[in-house]
Amino acid sequence: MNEGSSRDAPPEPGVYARIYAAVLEVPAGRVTTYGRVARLAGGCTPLLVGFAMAALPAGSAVPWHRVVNSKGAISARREGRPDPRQRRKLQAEGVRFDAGGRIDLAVFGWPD
DNA sequence: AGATTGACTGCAT
DNA sequence: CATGCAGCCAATC
Repeated sequence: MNEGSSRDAPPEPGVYARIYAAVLEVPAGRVTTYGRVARLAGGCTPLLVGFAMAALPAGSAVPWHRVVNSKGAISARREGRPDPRQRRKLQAEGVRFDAGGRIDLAVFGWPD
């Protein structure tokens, strides 16, 4: 179970762990923004939050789908196209989208 | 070690 | 309200 000969990951909670912890604090049926997570994580930028989400492995316990941009919309991935699974999971949790595909942060935004 | 990119944000135009 | 630019931290080349 060695991680490999490469540099092992930090044994103690780092920026990534804080970001994941902040996202885990988001209750179902609510959404938060990258900037908010970055602020809760402390000392990191929204861009880094997105970077951390991209590094999430499949099956992770982190509700990455509850993280949207400040516009309340789902951000596009490297592919240049948002992941349809994200919107699908949010709708399954009761989050509603408007005609523009945006979420009302005043209602579903967290913290309230 | 420097340059570039990235699931972003806020302000100015 | 749409577009452009700069700031930001970390990872990758």
